[in-house]
Amino acid sequence: MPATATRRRLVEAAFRLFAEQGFEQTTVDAIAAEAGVGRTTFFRSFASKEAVVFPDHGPILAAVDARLASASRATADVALVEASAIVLTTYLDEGEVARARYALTTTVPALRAAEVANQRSYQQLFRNHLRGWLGSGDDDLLAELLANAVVTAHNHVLRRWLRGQSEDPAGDLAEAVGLATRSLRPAADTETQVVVLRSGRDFEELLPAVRRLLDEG
Amino acid sequence: MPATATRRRLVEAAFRLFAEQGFEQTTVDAIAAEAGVGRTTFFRSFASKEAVVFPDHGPILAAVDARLASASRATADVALVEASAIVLTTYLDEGEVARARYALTTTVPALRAAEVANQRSYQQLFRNHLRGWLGSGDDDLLAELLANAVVTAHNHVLRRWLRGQSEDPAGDLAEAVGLATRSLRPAADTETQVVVLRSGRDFEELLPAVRRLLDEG
DNA sequence: CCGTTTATGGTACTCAGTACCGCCCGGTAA
DNA sequence: TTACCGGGCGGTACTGAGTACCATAAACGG
Repeated sequence: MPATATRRRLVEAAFRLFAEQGFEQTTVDAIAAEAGVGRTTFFRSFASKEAVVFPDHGPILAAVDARLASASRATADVALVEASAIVLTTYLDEGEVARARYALTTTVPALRAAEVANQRSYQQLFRNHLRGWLGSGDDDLLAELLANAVVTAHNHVLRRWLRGQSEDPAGDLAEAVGLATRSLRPAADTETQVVVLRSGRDFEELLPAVRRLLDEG
Repeated sequence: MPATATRRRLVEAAFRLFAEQGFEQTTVDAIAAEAGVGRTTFFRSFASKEAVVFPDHGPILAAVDARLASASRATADVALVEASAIVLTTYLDEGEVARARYALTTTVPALRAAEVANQRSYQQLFRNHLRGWLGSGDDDLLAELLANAVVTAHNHVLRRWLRGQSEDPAGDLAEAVGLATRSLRPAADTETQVVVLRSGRDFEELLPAVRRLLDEG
């Protein structure tokens, strides 16, 4: 069930009525009437009253899945950023609709629950691909942590933009995802990564310890 | 509304009927009748049909909150492990009831949604306390990431135990929470931390780059 | 032109959740 | 003992989401 004309009219009617009267005060009958269709048609297009608030969830999920599927372990870092950027830019393009949705999800408990369920499907998507990239070793806790971190970072940036606290959402996303995954991500065998942490000691003082640790690795 | 006798009987009746007929097939009327009370009394004890599956959510949440409130920045690490251990041991003590709940939440979508909503309340609890410990600096992304990581680690260990794949859940929890938070946790200013990542190059070859990065820091 | 999908609207039903009311029962004061 | 009162409980009635089913009409292929 792609974006047919009926679907679009139902979404517009729903957002209009939700803005006027609130979510709970608006019945499905009223939405269908506003869109000029029958109540049955509404439930043919949307599985629930909550689903009409997230009409593009399926397509976006598929796009993210496709982006992640086209990556390999070597290109995983970029894939994580770009896949989450797909979601972010979709919201950015929506503009006021995204802000209206934010107002609803922060107000109506049922919609907050639905949003969390949606985020869960993203998290599972990332986790599944990460499992493949990480070789599905003895433990998949790392994949779960990374997937969760990416989704959390994305949501954080998105919320900041929705509140008007971000001028460069795309840049913030790359930075946030990097922060979220940098420390958890194991370095590829052939690559070289240098992690710099602030230290109160002199570099020379640390050298023996660093050398010893690297030798053990 | 603490754990009155009526509440306990409702919970037992509900789990009995859910096991026999499934969640959707069991009406609230049937649960109330099985417990020997009226339908009204059920909704006086539980806000929804789903809530009866998580009867101890409120008390556990309060216990976790109390444990986190008794900690400071210096004792944050232990507090994170012990607070999540409160939740874990509660499930461990439940035994078969916890496994029955797991069977339900993995099967019934509505219950999965309710469980996710519960986990969200834990995550918010951890996040709020972490914000205080981290000094609520310029950005609270770190608190969110850490809170999410702790909850994810806990859920991972709990699920492994529920599936019978863990002999030492408490030990696994400490390890998992440590892994989840170690890399994200910022080093205190006066401390020195050395992060070792595998590298295909010789140490001597890396020295100039390391020195340059440290100087910049 | 006809048979067959396909989308739609309407009707009827189940059930969760809410509001309200009347009842009973234990405690308290006169 | 009687009168009063407050809290817990059961029953009734209602709204509204979601499902099942059926009839119809338009589109479509032969």
